[in-house]
Amino acid sequence: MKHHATIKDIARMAQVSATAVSMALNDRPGVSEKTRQKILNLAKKLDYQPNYVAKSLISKRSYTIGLIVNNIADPFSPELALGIEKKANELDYSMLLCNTDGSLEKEKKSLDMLRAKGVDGVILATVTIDDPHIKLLVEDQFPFVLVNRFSMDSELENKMDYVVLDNYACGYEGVKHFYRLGHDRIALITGALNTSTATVRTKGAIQALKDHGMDTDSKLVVECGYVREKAYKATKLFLTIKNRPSAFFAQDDYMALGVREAVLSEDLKIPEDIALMGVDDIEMASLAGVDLTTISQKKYEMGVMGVEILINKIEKATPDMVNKIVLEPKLIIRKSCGYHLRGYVR
Amino acid sequence: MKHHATIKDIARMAQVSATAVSMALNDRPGVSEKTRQKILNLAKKLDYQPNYVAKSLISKRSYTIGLIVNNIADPFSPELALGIEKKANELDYSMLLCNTDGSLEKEKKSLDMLRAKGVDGVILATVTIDDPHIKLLVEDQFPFVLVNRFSMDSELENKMDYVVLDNYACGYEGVKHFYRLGHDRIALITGALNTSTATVRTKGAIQALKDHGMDTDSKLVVECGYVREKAYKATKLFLTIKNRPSAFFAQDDYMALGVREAVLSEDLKIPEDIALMGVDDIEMASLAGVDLTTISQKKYEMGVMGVEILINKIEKATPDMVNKIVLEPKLIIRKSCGYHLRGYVR
DNA sequence: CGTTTTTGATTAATCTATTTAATAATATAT
DNA sequence: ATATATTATTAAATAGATTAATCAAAAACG
Repeated sequence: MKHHATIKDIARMAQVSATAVSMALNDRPGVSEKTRQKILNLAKKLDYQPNYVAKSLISKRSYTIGLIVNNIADPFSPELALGIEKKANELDYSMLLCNTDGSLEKEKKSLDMLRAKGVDGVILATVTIDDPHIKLLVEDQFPFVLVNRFSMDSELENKMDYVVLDNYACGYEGVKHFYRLGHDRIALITGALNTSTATVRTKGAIQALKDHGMDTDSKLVVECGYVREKAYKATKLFLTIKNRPSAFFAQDDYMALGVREAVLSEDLKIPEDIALMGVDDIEMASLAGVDLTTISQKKYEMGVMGVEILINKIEKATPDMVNKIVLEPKLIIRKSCGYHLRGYVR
Repeated sequence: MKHHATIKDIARMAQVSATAVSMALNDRPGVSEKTRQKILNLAKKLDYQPNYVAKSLISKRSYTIGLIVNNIADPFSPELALGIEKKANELDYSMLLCNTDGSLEKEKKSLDMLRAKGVDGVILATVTIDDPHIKLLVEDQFPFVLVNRFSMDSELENKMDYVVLDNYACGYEGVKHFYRLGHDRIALITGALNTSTATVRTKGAIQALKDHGMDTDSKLVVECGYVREKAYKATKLFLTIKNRPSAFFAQDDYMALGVREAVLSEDLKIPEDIALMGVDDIEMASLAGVDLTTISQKKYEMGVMGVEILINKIEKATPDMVNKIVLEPKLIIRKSCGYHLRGYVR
């Protein structure tokens, strides 16, 4: 492989020292205009590209951040990653991507690798409520930002930065929508309860059930771990019980699609027979024929904000300041809950 | 930020030279068992992590590759990126991700940045038929692999490695499927004709039209640049002409969804009134109610193979050998072409 | 026992770029 | 003209690791 010219090459050709070249290229004083021009011209002619590796070694800055997601091919991560990469790029950073498959061990390996490779900070979209790795990052004062999920370790409460959806409101408003449409028995298809998203959404949903005097039968709550197939199976079961729920509130659209599939497979109609709501507003939700009512998350913006906070932490080095951004959920009413048929009845 | 222990820290504590530490940690001869153990224990105690930046500087290897895609949030890239990241990770590499938004300028900037940051090679999923940057990579003998698309610059014919779908067969077989279902007028909704995928798919499709004595009216071919909205508009237009096509062959599923939307908006039924086929087999295609017949691409595998070729090039350093992998397309018959209604009629 | 070989460990050089301190060369002031 | 200040330039140290060259001590050999 052909290598690019180094500072030494230029120095030799310009008959000056490497120091002079470095100073000229970095627009610093201490070089005469004449030699500066000579150096700049040579640099251009040789298409000189500074070696970031060497730069990083000295400055301890790589202008690279890490992003850790469960799976870049899930319906949530791509948009998040896009927001992150674009904003990072705008701020002259690049992004290393790691998939963990939800494995804590891989999360650790990714973190170690990213730090060994000298990233300036990481964005984590994978943390569980009792994630043991956050503490290590805090202890080392390594810059990080959590997105989508946060740690529920109370010890870390004021030591982590994050950007998340207002999941409590999300759960609450979802149930309320069903309530106003006249439903009383709502099945809650929850995500993995070791995540803050599912935990908080469930809390909000149950509070809404209570506040509106609805059925809080714990048999109506099933953890499906954000797995579509589990939601499918759980729904199949639900549909066989005698006093079956009339509405399903899935904590992500993916599980909602599993519910949908199960409902359709029983020759039931959405929303006529079963009302269905998801969370996320993934692209499939808006597809004609699916028309899933859902609670939208600004995934792209979440990424953008995460990067802004992270890079601010890196560059301003204010480890004391903690940023917590909670984004408002937005109910996207389509057809799967039947609002277009009867409107609100109470 | 707290910094990790360096080789020097260990050397000082173990009262040996840095060289001894380096050799012990790298399992190389020249250190007595006693000192080796002393060093290894200290390394473990201090949670020593080798500094990859320093390693890269000397070895000129970063164990990092770059992936350049148009948009990580499009329906194609996530699975590709997943395959790449996972395989790379398995081979102890990590992946820097860049989005170009289809801009040639951003492609150049990404390439420059990646090389300045010392990646060992790049995978490009963005090249156009006359992409000017491939030539530069070839000249510099910088390791790269193209996936999905290749350059059609004949000068580079035998100088680039790639993994692509057999797009000719894809176009050909798609048309043939329509033919056997009895269609004679097929609208071709093509992707961006500055890409090899669209160019070759169109060639294959037109050849199939000729071979089966079907209508090759050039008015039936519309470039929609892989843009859903364009496919929507083109379809709207098609549906107004007197002798309208009975089948639409969109060169990706995304455009097929645009076609679908347009067809449904005219109160026409798929497949009863209009037959529809896409390419890619994205997740939405399999959704109940969509049931899009499509030609599948193994996106994940494409990524895996791309990485294998790339890393082989990097590590074996055989710039003379060129790998070209052409994957077989696979027709996924669902309901949107009506096969389930009448089967093949010829 | 003296010489050669092997082993274990160290010093020095290297990778590329930056930074500090030292030196050389001017220019200005007295 | 001498002293001082200013500017230009470079040598050396540094970042964290690897590799080559070197050296001393121990082991092996005739």
